[in-house]
Amino acid sequence: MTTERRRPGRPHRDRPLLTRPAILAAALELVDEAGIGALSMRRLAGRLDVDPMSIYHHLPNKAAIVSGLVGTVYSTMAPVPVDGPWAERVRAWARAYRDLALAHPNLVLQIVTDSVAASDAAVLISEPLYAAFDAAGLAPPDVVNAAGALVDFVNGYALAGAAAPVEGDPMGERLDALPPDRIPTMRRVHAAVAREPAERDFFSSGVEIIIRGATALAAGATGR
Amino acid sequence: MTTERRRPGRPHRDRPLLTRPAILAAALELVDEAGIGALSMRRLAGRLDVDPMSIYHHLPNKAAIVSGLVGTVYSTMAPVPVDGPWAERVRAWARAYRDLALAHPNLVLQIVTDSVAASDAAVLISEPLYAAFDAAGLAPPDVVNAAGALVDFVNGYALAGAAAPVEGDPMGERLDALPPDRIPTMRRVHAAVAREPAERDFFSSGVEIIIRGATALAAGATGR
DNA sequence: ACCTGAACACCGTTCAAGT
DNA sequence: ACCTGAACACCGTTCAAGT
Repeated sequence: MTTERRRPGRPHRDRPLLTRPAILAAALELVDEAGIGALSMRRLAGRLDVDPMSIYHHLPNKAAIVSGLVGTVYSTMAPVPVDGPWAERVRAWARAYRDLALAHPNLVLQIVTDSVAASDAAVLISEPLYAAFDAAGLAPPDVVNAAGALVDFVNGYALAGAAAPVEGDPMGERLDALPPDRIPTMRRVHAAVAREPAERDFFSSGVEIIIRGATALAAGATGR
Repeated sequence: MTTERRRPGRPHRDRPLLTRPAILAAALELVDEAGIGALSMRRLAGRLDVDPMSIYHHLPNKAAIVSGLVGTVYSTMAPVPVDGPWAERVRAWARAYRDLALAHPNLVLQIVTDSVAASDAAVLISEPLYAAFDAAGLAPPDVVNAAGALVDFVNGYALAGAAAPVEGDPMGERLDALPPDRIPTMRRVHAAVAREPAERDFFSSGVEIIIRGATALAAGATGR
C-alpha cells in the first residue's frame, strides 16, 4: 500500500517514460485548462509525474515548450481548397486560420506572436492564401499586401475574441459608462446596431472588406 | 562619506518620495530600455531607490502598473482632424494609432491586448475613427465592421512590426530555407516583388484596402 | 499615511549524482 | 541516455513594525 518512490537512473524500459509529444500534449492540456500562466516546469512535471528536471532532457527550455505548442496547433489547421473561385478560397483560409487560433484561447497570444515572427510553420500555412490572391490576378505586390492585411486582420480578431469573449452586450454597457459627449458617434452607431442587428457577422464582414478592397486596389492600379 | 541608509517611517516632507506618475515613468523607462521581462517590482524599486514594498502604497499590484503604462501611452495619441475628407481622416487615425503602438515596441503586446480588451482609454481613442466612417455615409453596421477591421489590422501590423523588425530581406532568406514545392506561389510572388519593390508601403496598402473595401461593401449593400 | 524588511510560496535553470 | 534532487538566483505579495 506504500506509494512507490521514483528513483534516479535510466528507466528499465525499451521506451523512455518521457517523450517530446507526451510533454507537449500534457502542456497543451495544462494551458487549455488553466491558462498560460499555469504553465510552469514544476507544474508540468507534476502532471507527468516526473522530476521537473527530467523535461530538460527532451526540450531545452520553457520557450521551446511554448513554441512547440504553437507548432502543434499550426499543424492542426484544416485544409483549404486549392481550386474553385479565389474569393471562396480566401474565405475558407480565413475561417480555417481563425478556427485554429480560437481552438486554444489561452494560447492565442503566443499563436499570433509566433505567426508575425514568421516561424517556418507560420509561413507554410500562408501558401494557400497567397495562391488564392494570385489566382485573383493581383500583381505580386498586391498579393503580398492583401495577404498581409488579411493575416493581420485575423490575428487582431483572434486576439480580441480570446481576450474579450462576448456575453450579452458588454460594449453597450461600457459605452453607457463613458461621458456621452466624448463618444457621440460611437453611442449613436451602437444604438442603431443594437436596434437592428446586422445580418452578417463581424468576422465575415472584415474578410469581405479585405477581399473587395484588394480587388478594387488592383483594378485602380491597372488604370481601372 | 558613508552612503545614507534609508529608514522606515513616513518621510518628513510635504511631498511624498513616491508618486504614481513617478513610478509609471520609471517603469516605462525600464520597459523601453530592457523589455517587459525586465519589469519586476524589485528592479523597479531599485531604480526608484526605494524598498520594493513601498510601491504597493501607490499601485495595488504589478498588473496595475502594466495597465497604467498602457494608459499613459494611449494618452499620447496624436490628435486626428475632425473634418476634411473622411478617407483622409481614416488614414490619419491609422497612422496616429500605429505610431502610438510602435513608439514603445516592448509594450506593443500589452497595448494591443488592452485595446482588444476595450479598456475605457482604448474605447475613447476610437471615436474619431467611427466619426470618419460615419461621415463616409456607411450604415451603422458597416461603420462598426469597418472600424473594427481597421483596428484589428493595425493591431496585427503593430504586433508584427514589433516582433520582427525588418532588416535587409529576412523573408527572402526564410523562404529560401523552406522546401520550394511547399510554397511555390510565395516564392514566385516574393521574387517578383524583390526585383521591383512596390511604390506603396505595406501599412498604407492595408489601410487603403480597408477604406476601399468598406465603401465597396456599403455600395453593394445598398443595391449597387 | 507612507516606508521598510523579513517571510512565504513560488519561478527557470545549472550542476552533480545516480543507473 | 535518461531521471533525480539539491541549489542558485530570482519572482509577486502578505504582514508586522517602524515614524
